[in-house]
Amino acid sequence: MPSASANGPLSRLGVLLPLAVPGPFDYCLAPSDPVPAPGDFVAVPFRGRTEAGVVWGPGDADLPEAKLKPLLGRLDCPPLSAENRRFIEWVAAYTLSSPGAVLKLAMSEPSALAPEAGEILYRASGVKPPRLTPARARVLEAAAGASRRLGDLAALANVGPGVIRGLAAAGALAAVAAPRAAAALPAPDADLPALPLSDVQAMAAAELRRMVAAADFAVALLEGVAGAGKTEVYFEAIAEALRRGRQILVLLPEIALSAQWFERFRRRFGAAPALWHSEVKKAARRQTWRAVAEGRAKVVVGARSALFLPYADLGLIVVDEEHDASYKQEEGVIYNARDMAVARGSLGRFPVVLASATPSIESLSNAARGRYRHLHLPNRHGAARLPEIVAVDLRRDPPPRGRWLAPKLRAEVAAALARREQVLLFLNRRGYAPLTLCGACGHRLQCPNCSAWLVDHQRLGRVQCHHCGHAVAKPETCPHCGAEGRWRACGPGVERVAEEAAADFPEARLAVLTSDTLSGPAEATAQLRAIEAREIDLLVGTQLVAKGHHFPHLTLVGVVDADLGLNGGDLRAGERTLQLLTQVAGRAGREQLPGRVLVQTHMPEHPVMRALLAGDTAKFLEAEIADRRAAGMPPYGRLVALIVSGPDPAAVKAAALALGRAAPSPEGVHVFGPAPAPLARLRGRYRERLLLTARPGIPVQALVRDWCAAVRLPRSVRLQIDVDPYSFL
DNA sequence: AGCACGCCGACT
DNA sequence: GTCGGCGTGCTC
Repeated sequence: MPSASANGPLSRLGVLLPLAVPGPFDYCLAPSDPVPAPGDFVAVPFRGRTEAGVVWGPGDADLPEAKLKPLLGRLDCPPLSAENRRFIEWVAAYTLSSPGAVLKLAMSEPSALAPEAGEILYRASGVKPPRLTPARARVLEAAAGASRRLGDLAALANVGPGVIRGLAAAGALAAVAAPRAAAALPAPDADLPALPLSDVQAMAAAELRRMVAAADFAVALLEGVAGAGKTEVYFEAIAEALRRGRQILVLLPEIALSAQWFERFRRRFGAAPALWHSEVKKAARRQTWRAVAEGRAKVVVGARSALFLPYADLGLIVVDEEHDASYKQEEGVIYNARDMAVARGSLGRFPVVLASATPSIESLSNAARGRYRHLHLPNRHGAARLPEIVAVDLRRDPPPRGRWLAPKLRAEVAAALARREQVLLFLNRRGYAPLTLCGACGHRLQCPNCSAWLVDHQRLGRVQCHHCGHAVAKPETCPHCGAEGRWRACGPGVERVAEEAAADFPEARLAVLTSDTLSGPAEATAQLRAIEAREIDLLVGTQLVAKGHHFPHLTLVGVVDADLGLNGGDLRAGERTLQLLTQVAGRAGREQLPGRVLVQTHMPEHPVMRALLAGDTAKFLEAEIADRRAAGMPPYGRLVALIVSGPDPAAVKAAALALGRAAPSPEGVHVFGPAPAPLARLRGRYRERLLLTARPGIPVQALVRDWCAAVRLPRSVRLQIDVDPYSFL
């Protein structure tokens, strides 16, 4: 064992704190102190307070000894492994953020750093209470044999907590402090019978099992249309990793709404996985964090933040719906969880499975270049066939003024409802109307903090901003001209489409499914159950309904406005619109009945619409890939976006211009901008954007780091760096 | 990231 | 004469 000597290298340690500061801070050790090892969680004094951090390295020898404060001690918590620490360093370097900011993602539940507090157990002491009521007698009987928790005892004796406290105060119950028993986690069983797999599924599953067995880094792109059975295939990879005793992480988008996924998991493995997302409560977070660190939690299912849990022995990551934009974290440390998952697999030498019905161009390109294995499930499993997709040309067959369903769509909805089949009307726009203006003076309801309109949410009786959350009661009178009751709704949202559908089909049982109508996971599950149980005939929803839900009786999907995502200068607008519409179309006809999709569009000749209607995504993607290659856009070039923001527009503009003047210009690198960001004002901050493009192979991180270091920005201005931005311009 | 220090306008 | 605005700098 090394011992700390007064002048030896171990008398000083670098401790990384979960803060956005450049690097670790040094602390000294008293000669008698035990020497913590790298990765140990420790308590240190920092700015007059005690903070938790992680021993990161030997410390910086240049810093004078006199400045160092003594490390307070090791925390009772499994250390952060070298693999996890390397991942944190890697993500920080890649995203151009500080390691401390990334460590903060890993230390997201500070209460987990100490073991759970003990609990009080009660046992009958043998002392007779002064008055023995029937309730007291029941309690004493229940507490005669064993020590029990207050809640358990109360339930067992069918009394309130007061009775037990009273007995304890009277001395009839002895209170004993006991360490809380670690909640036994139900272990998923890899060897329960799996659903029968088709030949194609079985081959793909065998390949994934081989990759897991090889226990080395490899990426598989598992592609298959909605209903082709991707989940069952990657379940076999999970089973293989379980048999080998490794931990498994499954990333899902919209995790709070994935009840059907959990049901399938429980059927296959006989136990629930550990859950990790923003809505998981504190106590469960603490338990899961520790169970993951101790290696007891074998399967973790979570949102992107689950990537930073302190896994003891991670052996497989599955990224389901890998193309999904919600994997992109847009604030703080800006990262794409799918890409970081691949990096995590590379560092940990284990396989990563990317699954999607509509893979991203990046992943397809990696597969085409032989970097990823491409596993294809071409058909729907069982009897289900792919739906027929038909365009409704809104130029020739428009709905009546002020309405949104074209006559043709309305007729088909009526026919499907008459056949007692389920119908989905899809519109990716929340609320009643995206814009509300005064019929007297033309004043538009605008967000005070953002350059965005306030969206009318009639069901909530208020207008709200979808960017900052600002919400106010809808005013009676126009704040500009005082006219009363003259508001005019412009354009449709799901609420407005639902209103029209309710008027057109009064006998249909209608439900609106958006993030606004669902209060939480429990209600989401209930709604999905009601749809499955055919208690709903007509469903109106946003993209929420597109993600992975299986509606067995749904045969007709009407896309109210297919053109919605195609405007704006987004690099991925076409790709993303096609992915979304393909996913929505995939909701139709997943069992015996054939599905049909009507797509309302003003531009049926647009390449995205043609690809969707012909069911030929591949050709569209080939053309898109060729365009990207020609333009040097990702994945044939690198992008880094710089967003300068602050409350004073002049200061922001000046800072952005200063950055623009200092822009690097080596061969193969271009900097565009500054220009006002797509949301020129957000949460009260003005935003300017610069975009760097670089040929592949150019080390953009070093370039951007040097660039930003050369420009001194005033404190009121913030600079965010988005490596591999999703939206362009 | 926080949090204190520090230097210029409206209040008792 | 103070209270407080947020610009600047440091935290081992």
